[in-house]
Amino acid sequence: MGLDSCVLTEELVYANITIVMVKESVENSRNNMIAAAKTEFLKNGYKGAGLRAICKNAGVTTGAFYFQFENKEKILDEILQPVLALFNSVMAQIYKGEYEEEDSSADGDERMLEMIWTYKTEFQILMAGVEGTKYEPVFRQFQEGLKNGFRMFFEKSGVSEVDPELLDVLVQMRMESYLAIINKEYSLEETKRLARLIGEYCDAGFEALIEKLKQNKVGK
Amino acid sequence: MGLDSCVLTEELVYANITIVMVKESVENSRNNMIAAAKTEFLKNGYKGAGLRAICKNAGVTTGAFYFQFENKEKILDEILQPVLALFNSVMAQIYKGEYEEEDSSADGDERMLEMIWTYKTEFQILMAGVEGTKYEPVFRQFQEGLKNGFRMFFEKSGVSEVDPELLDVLVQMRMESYLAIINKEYSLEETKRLARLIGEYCDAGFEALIEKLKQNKVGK
Amino acid sequence: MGLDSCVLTEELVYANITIVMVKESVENSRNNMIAAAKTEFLKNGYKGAGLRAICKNAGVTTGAFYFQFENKEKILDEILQPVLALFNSVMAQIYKGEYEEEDSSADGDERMLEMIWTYKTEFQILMAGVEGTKYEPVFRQFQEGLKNGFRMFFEKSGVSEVDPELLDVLVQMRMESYLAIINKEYSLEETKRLARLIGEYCDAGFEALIEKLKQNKVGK
Amino acid sequence: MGLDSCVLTEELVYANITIVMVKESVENSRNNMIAAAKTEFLKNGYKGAGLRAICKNAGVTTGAFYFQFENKEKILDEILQPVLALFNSVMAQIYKGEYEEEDSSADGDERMLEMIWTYKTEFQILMAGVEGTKYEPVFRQFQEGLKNGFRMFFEKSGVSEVDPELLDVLVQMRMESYLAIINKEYSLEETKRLARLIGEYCDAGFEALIEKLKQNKVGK
DNA sequence: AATGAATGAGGGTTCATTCAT
DNA sequence: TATGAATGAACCCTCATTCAT
Repeated sequence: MGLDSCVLTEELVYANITIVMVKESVENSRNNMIAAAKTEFLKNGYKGAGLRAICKNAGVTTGAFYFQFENKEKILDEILQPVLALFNSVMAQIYKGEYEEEDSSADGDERMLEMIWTYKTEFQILMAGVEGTKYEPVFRQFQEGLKNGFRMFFEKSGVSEVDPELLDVLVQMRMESYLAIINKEYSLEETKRLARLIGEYCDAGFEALIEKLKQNKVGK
Repeated sequence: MGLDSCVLTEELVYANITIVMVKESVENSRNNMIAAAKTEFLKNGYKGAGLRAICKNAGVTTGAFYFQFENKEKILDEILQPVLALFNSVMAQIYKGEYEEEDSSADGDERMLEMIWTYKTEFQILMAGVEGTKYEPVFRQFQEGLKNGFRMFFEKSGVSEVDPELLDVLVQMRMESYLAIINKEYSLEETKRLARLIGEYCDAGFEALIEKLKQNKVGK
Repeated sequence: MGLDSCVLTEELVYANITIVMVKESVENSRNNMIAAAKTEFLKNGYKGAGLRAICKNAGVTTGAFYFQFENKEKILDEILQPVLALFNSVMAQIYKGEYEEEDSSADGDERMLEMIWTYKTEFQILMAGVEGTKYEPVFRQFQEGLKNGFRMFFEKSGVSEVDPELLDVLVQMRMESYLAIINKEYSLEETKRLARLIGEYCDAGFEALIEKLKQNKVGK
Repeated sequence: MGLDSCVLTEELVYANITIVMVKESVENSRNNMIAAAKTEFLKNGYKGAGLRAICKNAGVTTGAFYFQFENKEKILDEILQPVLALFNSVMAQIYKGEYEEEDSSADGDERMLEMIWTYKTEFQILMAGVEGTKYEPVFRQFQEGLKNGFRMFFEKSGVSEVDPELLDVLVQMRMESYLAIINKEYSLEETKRLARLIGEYCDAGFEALIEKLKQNKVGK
């Protein structure tokens, strides 16, 4: 191990740095595209999004886009699919738990919220920007999941056969609440505080509805 | 007054009939366009709506469209502006009244609902299909109106200085509830029944929040 | 029938002229496109043909193209389909007749040639410019038709079970001969004279082959 | 010559091996590209060929391609030029000989065929895939060569001043026959057998034409 | 009052080619 | 030598809009 090997090592290090830099710059342009795509999808939805706009904001040409992604749909996949599985699993967990345990409602809500907050943009795109794509049914699945959870909650409280149209409205309100909470550029702490208040609002609403619906049945 | 004038009169009558018929057919094609545009805006939003589709469904050519309307935006105007004033005035009325009178909340809600139900399509377009148009701020105005109403309600109940972010979320939930209720293809009666339930839900939520927020203040 | 009706008639005539002129100019631009497309398809084949080039040579914009034709494929249809049926029927006629009657070979050839000469461009496009389109099988059908005719001719002459590979070569030579004859910018008369010579060449060739193939069989 | 030089020698040997291997792998990738290009040019013609497809099938990147070849045209050169001279010389030889010797026609045909069979792909590309390239005139040169040969043959047989248009057609048929024969995936033996049959066909045709053309002259 | 033809910018996408490493 | 990323012009096609009639 003389001087020679030292020099060699340094050279290798230099080369290594270079390689890392190249990789980083490559990753950068790819990430720039993804970031720009997120912004564009958020602003104009999938169909309304323009590839040229995405590329311009990412500082590349359209050719570069098609080197990184097969087509417009694939960059939406790249954005959404990593969180889709997570969303589904969390949702499944929550609404299974909600039925079985007593106090898990708020708990489930909190987990849900943390996830949504972490993947804020993805959630927003999924909720409002995927019309006409294969993700449109995913949106519906979300609704169905929540709806099931709500129905179980009613049944557990002694109200069976709730009007499905009522459930639809409640579900859409709740989803909108998530969206509205997320739209504020809050820290996770602030977000949670806000969500707890909304949770209180909804819980009280549920209880009132349960009371009312029980009476209706008796009255008939 | 000879034979000539008689003939002339008859000709005029004929002409008149023709003119009326022409006017009717004109009104028809114009109305067809508006109807088709409503459907298209509802399905695809303003930006996603295609002029070709509108004209095809109205049974006219694009030339006919541009004779009746200056451009795509103007037919949106024609659809929305007649009800915009109404929406605003009703909203203003409601939330002024709400502050002054005691039991007007349910009352205001009902008036609101009737109006929305009557101008269902217009409301739906306004709520979900005007991204990227000059009506996007109008949507915000609505929110502000409701927000003011909500704030007053809180203040009247002894909670001053409510977190505006909380108000935003509540407002958006409420607007979404209107939209969700309207989306069901219900009769006015059924719509009202559904709205009353949601009203119950929201009222209870409000009361719970008021209670909670009062405590918080005391606690501080 | 006074002067009035006369004037009226003249006005109608003027109007008529105008309408005719408009229609002609419209027909013109449409025909220009078709003519330009023929040239372009001939030069570069269907796949290699550029819509911009076609439009430029037709003196219109791409939008005009898509007003007249649904897409690139449809203008190829417009060019080829009118003669396809004719080609097929003539070919069917020829090769049915060839088998039945004695002296119809030259007769059939002549009819074939007249047709091909009349629809020169279409034939050229069909023979050499439809790779990758739905017309590729048509080309094969042509070959099969000729091949069948040739096989029957051999059989009629006492040579059964001719090597299909030999037939393929003969067929392709004959098709190429048609193409080559057509490529000369000849009058129909000159074309026919040239074709008669080629016919003589081919007939003699056939006879020689028949002789040879008969010997081969005997020899075995 | 001490130990040092020994080591050095060994190092050189190692280095040599490495260099050879590198060269081989280089030759390999280069040859892969050429092979892939042949396939691609054959399937889609020069203009229709995709550089991406060539590189993919050669297992290299586009960068590697442009290190080896200046551009798309140059790899076509690499494929065609080595055989172009051969083609031309053989053709020249044949049709010079044909004029001088008696029985060289079949002989020349056979040499021609062997060459074409050996350089099958190159010939096919040259005949059917070079539209729009600088090789299009080469194709014409071939034709001119054959044409000259044919003219001489006619003259030798006592028919002078043959219609050049007739010659064109005969030439194109003969070239097509070569192409058609080659297209069959035959062994050289089978190929020759097929070619002999076609030769018989053409020879008889020629004789018939000579007879006919002589009469015509007499008739005049 | 309406037609039907045309415009030209922009849509997503592919192409041969370049270039830093 | 070769890679992998990027370029930018051109591809076919759609759009809102215009205009002569």
